[in-house]
Formats: sequence, structure tokens, C-alpha cells
Amino acid sequence: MEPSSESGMCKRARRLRSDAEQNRDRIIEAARKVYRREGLGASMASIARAAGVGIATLFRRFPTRMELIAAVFEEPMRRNRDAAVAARDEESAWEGFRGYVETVCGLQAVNRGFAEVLTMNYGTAKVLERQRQEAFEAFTELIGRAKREGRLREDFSPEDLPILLMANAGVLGTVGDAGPAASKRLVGQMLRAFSESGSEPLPPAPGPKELFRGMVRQRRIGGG
Amino acid sequence: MEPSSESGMCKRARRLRSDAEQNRDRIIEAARKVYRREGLGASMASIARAAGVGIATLFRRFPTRMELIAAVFEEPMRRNRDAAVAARDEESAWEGFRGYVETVCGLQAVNRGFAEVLTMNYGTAKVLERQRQEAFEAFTELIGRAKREGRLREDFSPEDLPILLMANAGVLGTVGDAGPAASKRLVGQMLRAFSESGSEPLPPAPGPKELFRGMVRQRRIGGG
DNA sequence: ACACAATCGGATAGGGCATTCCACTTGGTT
DNA sequence: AACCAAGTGGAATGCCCTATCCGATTGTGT
Repeated sequence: MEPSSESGMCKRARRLRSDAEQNRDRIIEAARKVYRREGLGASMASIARAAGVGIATLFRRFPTRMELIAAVFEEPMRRNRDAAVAARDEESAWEGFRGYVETVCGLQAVNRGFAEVLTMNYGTAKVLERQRQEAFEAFTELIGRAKREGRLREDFSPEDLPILLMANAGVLGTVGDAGPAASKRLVGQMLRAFSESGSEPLPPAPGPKELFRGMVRQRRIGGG
Repeated sequence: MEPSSESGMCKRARRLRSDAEQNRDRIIEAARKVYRREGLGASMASIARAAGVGIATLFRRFPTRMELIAAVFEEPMRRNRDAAVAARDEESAWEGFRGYVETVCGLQAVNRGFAEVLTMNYGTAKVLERQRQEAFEAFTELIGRAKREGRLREDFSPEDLPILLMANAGVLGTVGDAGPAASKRLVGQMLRAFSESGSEPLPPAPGPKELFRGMVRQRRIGGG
């Protein structure tokens, strides 16, 4: 709509003082790391600590947690949209589809915060919502092509993607070390279900030991 | 092993005083309700309040959260095991398989606490672990039959069930009202992937509006 | 070099939670 | 009826979190 900046670099009315600008960058960098490891539930205090700034500095720059999340995940969300657009334009629609699904789920596997961002709807974070919307639209077009190609089942629905993302986030959040393996297995099964031929290869299942060991204490319910 | 009670009624060394016994029952009943609605993260205080007893009474009876969880979910877990055994003994292995998977995932949909219990490994809660183990063994036998029947894919692994349970819990925990619909859809897709023919019917996908509306504020990150 | 507004960060208020403590009450036995 | 160990509930403690306040510091335009 507006011709204004997409990158959101100069939205604020006034430019920050140079030291403040540097602190802002340090906060975002620290938050990126903390969110990646701990998810969006990480405390503001721990992020300030990791950034080496005072609590007040963090809150001055990002009065709500949402603003920090939006700043941190704007770039990953943009890359996600770019991936969806690239997939839409691939020659083989099915290959584009499969590749995109695997890519997004793989990103979730290495970034817990991003996994959560992808499965949430923050009405307030317009930047994120717009990019999610654009990715969704590109993906929807891709679906049409893949169906016409005869490789994607006719009854696949665009909503199956967010459902898969939520499912994948659930697996990743529950099981610890075996998360990536379990996630790959889930995605492989789902792709089988989506494909017209049903002959997709399936990644190996994680062993029961790894799986159950990972389940211990993943959610902090405090077993003792 | 021991000839002692399976129901765990009289484990404690001494019998409780009658009023204490009544309070114990009230606590379990209240916890059952609270856990069903809010999941295992519910605070001890809120359970005591719901039970109409003091905090201290709750902690005296159940010194750790785990003991309370074990007491509350012993019966549901037993029913789960019974369902697995019944499925194993069904005439059509595939029907038993499909029915069991749908049943368990349906239980998750109506009971958030149970959904979490099914996706955790509490080393300390022997009662629960044993029933999980027994259910898992019955299920594994069922898998063998269903494969010999030619209805279940050869590369299905027993670990695919816990993975599905975690995935389903993720969907249910993320999306609010549309949870049951999204869960049914996920389970339908997975059953398709599991079945040799791939011709399983698919429940309808929830509409995008319901799905995205449900995603708002499901996780308490506090949008403002 | 100076002045001052922007910025900083520790301190602090306020709330929720798990867990313990303790003075009081009560069921059950004699 | 009387006794008392078992049981009770609420207050107290300690931890972690969000969010705000305020005196001290510092970048920057002149």
C-alpha cells in the first residue's frame, strides 16, 4: 500500500542516539539467540542479561514483548515468505511443495522461537502478519499448480499447512534431542498423505529409547 | 509381581481418617476437572481452591505434583490400556488400529491434561509408566497383525504412535475452539499415510478463519 | 569546552507460584 | 466424656517474573 520502507529500519520518528542504536542491536541479537534456544516464553530479564544491558533499557526500546518478537522475527518471516514465493515459481510444483514444507519444518526444528511464531496469530504485529499472509498466498497458488500437476491430492487444503506446523511444533517441543528425527518422520508421513501416489520415501523413525528419553522433563512440570 | 492391589486404593501404610479420605477424594475430583481444562501446568493453589481445601491439605496428601498427577490419571491410563488391548483383539486388525488411534487422539481432544500425560515420560510415576508400557505392547502386537493383514504399511513403526500423540497435542494446545476439527483432520491425514491403500476418507479441514482465530493468544505470551 | 536532552541501569513495587510452618480443630478410641 | 494424634487452613517465606522510577551518565549540536 504505502511506498514506505519494507525493512522497517527508519520507522521511529527520530533517530536513536548512536549508543542506543548499538544497544538495540545487541538486544535483538541476544533475543534471537535466547528465543532460538528457549522459545518465546523466555523472560525479559534473561534477554536483558544476555544482551548486557539493564532491564529498563530493554523495556524502553521494546515496551511490550510483542514488539521485541516482531523485531527479532521480521527477517526470518521475510525469508519464509521468500521461500514460499520461490517454491511457487519452481518448475515442478510438487517438488516446490515438498521442498517448501520440508524447509519450513526444518526451520522450526532448529529454532524453537520461530516454531512458535509460525503457529501464532499476533493480531498486533502487522509486519509479521503481512508476511505470513503473503507466504500463505504464494503457498495457495502453489497448491493449485501441484493439484493440476496430479501430484498433490485434490482434497489437500491450505489449512493443512498450519496444522502441520502446529503438529511439528508439538513434536519438537515435547521431545528433546530426538526432536529433529521425530520431526522428519512426522513430515515424511504427512507428505505421504498429501501426495497423490503415496509413494513418498519415509525417513527412519527414532528409536524408542531416544524418543522416550527425550520426553522426560521436557515440559517443566517438576518431577521432584 | 506382588499380589497387592492394582487399584492402588490401600497403598498407604495407615488408613486415612474419614474426613481426610473425603478431602483426598475432593482434591482428586477437583484436579481432574482443572487438569482437563487447563492442562498439567495448573497451579497447586488453584486446585486446592477448586477442591475447597487449604493449600497445606493438598501438599500433605500429595507432596509432589507428580503424585497428584499419578493419582488423577491412573484411571484414564488404565482405560487407555484397556482400549489398546481390546483393539489388539478385534477381528479386523486394521479396524482395531484405526479405531484405537482415533479413540486416543479423541481423548486428547477433550482432556488437555490427559493429552500431556500421554506425551510425557514420568520415570517416577510407576503406575502410569506400567500402563503406558502395557498399552504400547498391545499396540505393537496389533501392528504386526495389521501388517500381515496387508492393510498397514510395512514401514510403520511403533514410535509413530507417540509421535502422532505429540503432534496432536501440539495442534490441540495451539488452536482453541477449532482444536477438535484440526485434530481430526491431522489424524485423518496420518491414517492415510499409515494405510497401505492410502484410500482412507479425510475429515474436512477447519476453515481458515476458525483456525487463525483460535491461534490468537492460545499461548500466554501476553500480547499487551 | 559546554549544556542538555537522551539514555542508562540498578532499585523497587507488585503479583503469582511452590512450599513450609504453626496454632487451632476434630475423628475415633477408651 | 475426655483425650490426643491426625488433620486442618491460612499466614509466612522465598523465588522469579513484569513493569516502572529515578539519580547518574553520556552522546551530540553548538
